[in-house]
Amino acid sequence: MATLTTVTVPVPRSDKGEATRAAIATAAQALFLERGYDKTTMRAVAERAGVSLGNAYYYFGSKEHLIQAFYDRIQVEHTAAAEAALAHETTFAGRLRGTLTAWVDVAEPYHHFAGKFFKVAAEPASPLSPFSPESAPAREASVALMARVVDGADLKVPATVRGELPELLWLAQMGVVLFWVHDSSEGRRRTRQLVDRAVPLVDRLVRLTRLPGVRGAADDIVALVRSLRA
Amino acid sequence: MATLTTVTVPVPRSDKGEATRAAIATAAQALFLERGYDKTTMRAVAERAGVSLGNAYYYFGSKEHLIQAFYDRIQVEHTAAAEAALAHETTFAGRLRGTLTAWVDVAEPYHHFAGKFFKVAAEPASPLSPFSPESAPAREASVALMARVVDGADLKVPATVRGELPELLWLAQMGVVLFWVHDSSEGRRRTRQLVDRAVPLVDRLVRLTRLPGVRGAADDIVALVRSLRA
DNA sequence: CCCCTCCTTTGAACGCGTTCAACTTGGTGG
DNA sequence: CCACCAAGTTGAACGCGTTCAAAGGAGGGG
Repeated sequence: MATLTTVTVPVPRSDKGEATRAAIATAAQALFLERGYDKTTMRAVAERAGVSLGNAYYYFGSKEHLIQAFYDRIQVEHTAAAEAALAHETTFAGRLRGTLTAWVDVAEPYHHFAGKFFKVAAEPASPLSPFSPESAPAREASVALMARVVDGADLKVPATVRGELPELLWLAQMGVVLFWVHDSSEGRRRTRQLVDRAVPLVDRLVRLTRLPGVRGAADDIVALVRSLRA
Repeated sequence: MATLTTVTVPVPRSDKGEATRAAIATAAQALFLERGYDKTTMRAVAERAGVSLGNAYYYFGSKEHLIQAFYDRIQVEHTAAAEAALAHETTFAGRLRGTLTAWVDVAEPYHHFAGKFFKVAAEPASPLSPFSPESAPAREASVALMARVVDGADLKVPATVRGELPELLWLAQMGVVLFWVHDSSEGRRRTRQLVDRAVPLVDRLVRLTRLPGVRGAADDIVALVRSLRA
């Protein structure tokens, strides 16, 4: 259940195992896309992968574990798509907007079962929680991407703020994801609108931190975030 | 599944039905508290309530629906507990802190299965989502509570900001809940710390909106929030 | 060539959420 | 008093996630 012990990772120990594992993951992703999460049964996944039901469980501890692959996949695709935007954007707002929009683009094919995604990810004990140790690699990659957004930009802000900015922007991105999950407009029109409208605002807020009166508050926010990370 | 049609509400149509429904809800809450959500079976709930399995489903569309009762319960208890704090707090910070701390107090007994709560609530299609129409009453009650926090306080801010403040504070409370769900410290020490540290900050930020340079940004935030509500 | 060990694979079996067709009950109009 | 109808109630049956004891291989010592 919700034990705190390290999860037994059913990682393959040989080439043969690796192939089987990959076959199962591939079958799962295909079926999830075709029918959605609920209508995809473990039996169907096993059958398409050409293995027995029990064997699927040898490699993936649960049906939910099959979702992790999407996580990683989106993360990788997002980084690639964002790079394209970052290559020709020099302003902070432009870079942030490009990066967030890239995410919306990349994630679109998965939106129809993103709710299930999210549901699973929301459970604190789940390895799929964005805050979990298991998600650390993907999370750090996302934070690193936000660091690139900041680094290549024309941004003049206090060092304290700048240091925490990537992580704060990642949090903002989680907010966008939250909105996106609930967004049923075609092509995620409303999420794109949110990004378009929120980015200039974030840009403005970040720059405001140079104001004497605001800077103190900003430093407090940074201190608070730091204290929470522990 | 995720239809957009109105959910058939299995509300009791007679006194007899009402009693049965209440018995089931009571049994479920007791069992959830005793054993947690996962280990409580629908069969056990039905048995304790003295009804058949199928009958439980006549009143509650799914096991998850049994959770809604907790939602309402916490909301009611929270309002009562917050009133106590609001009765003798006159500053905005004091009132906000008292209200948020009251929530942490009230919710504590349910923390050990709050993850399941949250998991269910996170799914957009779920009636338990805090953004769903079904949750509107509880949500509105919470926003109203925040309105009371603001109204009784010594707060001088632009009218635009003040108008949206209750809803924004409710959102902030959702943030606290998110943190709380992930908080495994004893007595939710860390969540309390978060409240204690974040409240003065919020207080300060809200008051900053009177600064000429900040006010414009604040108005934009308000406009953004308004545009998203649609 | 055999046996031992460890990884891998199997499918039957289990538990639980959920559905449903049939049955009971209680009240109402004739 | 009866027939009728809707509300309420029942438990068997179904589907699916998950578990597990047992069986297959594959390599390596003896």
